[in-house]
Amino acid sequence: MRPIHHPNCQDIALEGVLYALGDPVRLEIVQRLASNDELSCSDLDLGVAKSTLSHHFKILREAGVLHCRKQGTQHMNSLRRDDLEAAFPGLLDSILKAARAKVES
Amino acid sequence: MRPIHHPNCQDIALEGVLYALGDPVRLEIVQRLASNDELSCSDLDLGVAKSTLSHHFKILREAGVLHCRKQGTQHMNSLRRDDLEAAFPGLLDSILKAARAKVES
DNA sequence: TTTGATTGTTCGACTTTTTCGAATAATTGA
DNA sequence: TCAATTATTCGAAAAAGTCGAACAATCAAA
Repeated sequence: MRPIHHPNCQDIALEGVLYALGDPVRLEIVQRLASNDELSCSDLDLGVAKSTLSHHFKILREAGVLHCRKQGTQHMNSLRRDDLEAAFPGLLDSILKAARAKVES
Repeated sequence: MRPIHHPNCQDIALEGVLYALGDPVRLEIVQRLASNDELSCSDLDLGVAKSTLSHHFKILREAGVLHCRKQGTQHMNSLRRDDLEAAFPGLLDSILKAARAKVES
């Protein structure tokens, strides 16, 4: 079992974050995490294979968007709100706000 | 010669915008347009083939990020600041701010 | 402790997207 | 009309994404 890699705060790259969020499945994951402190892969049914979902979580994790913590057989994921806010003030909020606005319209 | 397609304001999708900006070449284009009212493809030397650059401009255009206007043999591109602001208030600013912050660090 | 159930990751094949150089098209000026 | 400039389109090669099957890790019950 290898340790899960997370980039340091100062290694979070804007391009990586935007790339990670520029996918409908990953954007949906982030939106759900915005209103749920922690979620495991199995909490989500987004219409993709579980291997694909695993891949999406990896992209988000390596971009620095979310943190993953093992708990038993589950992997609990949470948004790295504070780290993202420190790296790019206001960015996550404006994206989440935009995502919410889109749903309401 | 076919007309250049631009999405309407209300058809600008968040996913499309984030996808468009989640590429280093395209993010660089947007950053340069942020400080130059108009740029043609030939104004940029980003280390990619011109056919690739053309492709990147198409992605940005179809996402609603920029507007393209033909002037002679040139295609003048500009940021759709107002339309983006109307669709997703604060989003572009926070991204441009984040991009600037990254350069300064 | 062994077995089975649960949760995710890894692997290999297939599909889609991206990139490039060459060819083509559109426009201007000589 | 011809040549120069600018950008798009096309076809092939490379890269990335997706899927199902196999594998690994953990826990709980027998």
